[in-house]
This record gives sequence, structure tokens and C-alpha cells, in this order.
Amino acid sequence: MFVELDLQSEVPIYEQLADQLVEGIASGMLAPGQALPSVRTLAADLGINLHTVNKAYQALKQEGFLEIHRKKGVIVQPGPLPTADETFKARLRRDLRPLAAEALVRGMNEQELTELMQTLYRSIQNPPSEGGTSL
Amino acid sequence: MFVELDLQSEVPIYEQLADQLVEGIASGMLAPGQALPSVRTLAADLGINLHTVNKAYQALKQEGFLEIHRKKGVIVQPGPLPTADETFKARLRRDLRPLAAEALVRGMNEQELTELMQTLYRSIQNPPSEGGTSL
DNA sequence: CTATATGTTATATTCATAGTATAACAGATA
DNA sequence: TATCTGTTATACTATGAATATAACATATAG
Repeated sequence: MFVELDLQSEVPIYEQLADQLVEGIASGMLAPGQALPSVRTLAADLGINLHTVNKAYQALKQEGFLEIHRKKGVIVQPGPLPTADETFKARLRRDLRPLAAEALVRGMNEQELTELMQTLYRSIQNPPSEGGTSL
Repeated sequence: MFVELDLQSEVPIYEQLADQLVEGIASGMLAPGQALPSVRTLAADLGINLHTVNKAYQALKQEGFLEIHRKKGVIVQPGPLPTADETFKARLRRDLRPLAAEALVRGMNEQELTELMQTLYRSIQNPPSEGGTSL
């Protein structure tokens, strides 16, 4: 079981799921072309509704992280993944901005913040334990 | 006019406002002890409801960025600001995580990401133009 | 061919939150 | 005595999240 949901979080469930699938792709835990569980199966495993899973899948399909075939079901993007184009970077800056501002106002210096980001990046790229391949 | 709201954004108005006030404190545009407009005045200026402004003020008061006196009205925290304690850092990591993961999966390397963060940090600390003191 | 599993679509309902609209209150100020 | 302050209360609308069923078309397995 790789996906962990916090039902009490203010972050929507479908968003948590989508985020963790992206992280799975980023870490290599989910390989290109790999099949994902059907919406019904994953929904049952996670104890949530079919439509909530579908919403996450659809969003990731829309962004190009997943492909959905009538035949193969849902698979991780086997071709080229989306790039860090200007549109993404603009969104990234927009989302990072308030976080950087609060870190600054709380007294974190530039190095502390960038090092925290570095550590985070590396921990995703090379996760502590790639134990189970299952979700 | 320093605060700019996007009424079409998925980010709540009161959150946009709170974020920009924090950024104002971070940049020094809002000095410690400085008086902020009353909830009614700012609401009228921004064309939003009094309660929406109040919600932002209350949140920032709760976190320790503002003080609210019956007498002086609303002022920027004149004493020591909140620190980057473990609680904040945990929240920071939690919020940064999905952003770092998507940046990684889109092919940004560690340096690109940290440099983007650096640039952002510096642009907040030393904003392009501190023209108007007004909100 | 038949049964099953797939994604997909359509409704409907419940619930929480955001935002607005008014109104009123208590305390401080001019 | 007015006026401005934050504060509280109530009500309403709109939106989105999440769930619950149901049904459909297609592809696969037996």
C-alpha cells in the first residue's frame, strides 16, 4: 500500500491521490507504461468512491501523466512526460511565492530554505524504501 | 494600491489577502507597529465584504503576524514575529512536496528548482519597486 | 456467444466552505 | 453626542467535494 490518504485534511482526496501518483512517477516507483488499478479496484482499496479516483485519473490524463485506453485500462505515460514549460513555471512560482514569503518573515534565510527544498527533492528522487510495488 | 485580488482564482480571497499582507511584512513594506486600514475601509477599497477582510485579519492575528486592539485598531506585529519552528517546517515540507515532485517529473533538475526558489526569495526580500506605502 | 470488467456518463444527495448582506453591540475617540 | 473601531449573530447564495446508484458501450475471457 503506497498511497496514504488523510480524510481529515483540507486538501481534497482526489488531489492527494493525484499528488501521490505524480510522486510515484517522479520516484520511478511507477514506471512508464505500468498499469494502474481500475477506478473501482483502487476506490475499494482506499475506501473511497469510484468517482473520486476517476477525478484524479482524469486530471492526470488531462495533464499528460497518464493514458487511458478502453483496452489496457489506465497506464503511466509510456511516451515523453510533460515538460517544465513557462506555463508550469509560472504556476510553480505562483504557488511557491506565499510559502517563500512566510519562510522569510519567520526568519529562515535563503540557504535554509533552498537546502530544505534540496533535501525534499532528493528524498523524492531517491525515496527511503521502495519496498512494495503495489499501491 | 498594493493588494491585488483575483476574484476568478481558485484561491480564496481572504487567503490571497492574508498571503499578500505576509509578503508585505516580509518585504518590509509593512513595518512593525504600522497601522492597517480598518476592516470596513479595506473592504470598501478592495470591493469585497467586511467579513472577508476580517477573516484574513483574524487568521494573521491567530498566527501572530498582527495585533488587534480596540484602541489602535489593526497593527503589524510590533514585537517578535513568529519563528520557523518545527511545526511550520513540517507544514512547509508538506506544501512543497507535491510541487517538488511535479517539477522533478517534468524534468527540472535540482539546481533549476533551487535557483527558482532563490530568485523568488530575493524578489520578495528586495521587491522591484516599493513605490506606494498605501494598500 | 455469454458473462465480466473496463472506462464513461448521468442524476441526485449530502456536506462544508466561501462570500455576501444586514444588523446590532460594546468600547474608544473626536 | 456622534462616530469609528472590532466583534458577533443570523441568513442566504453559490460552489465544490464526496458519495450513492444506475446505466451504457466496449473489450476481454471463458
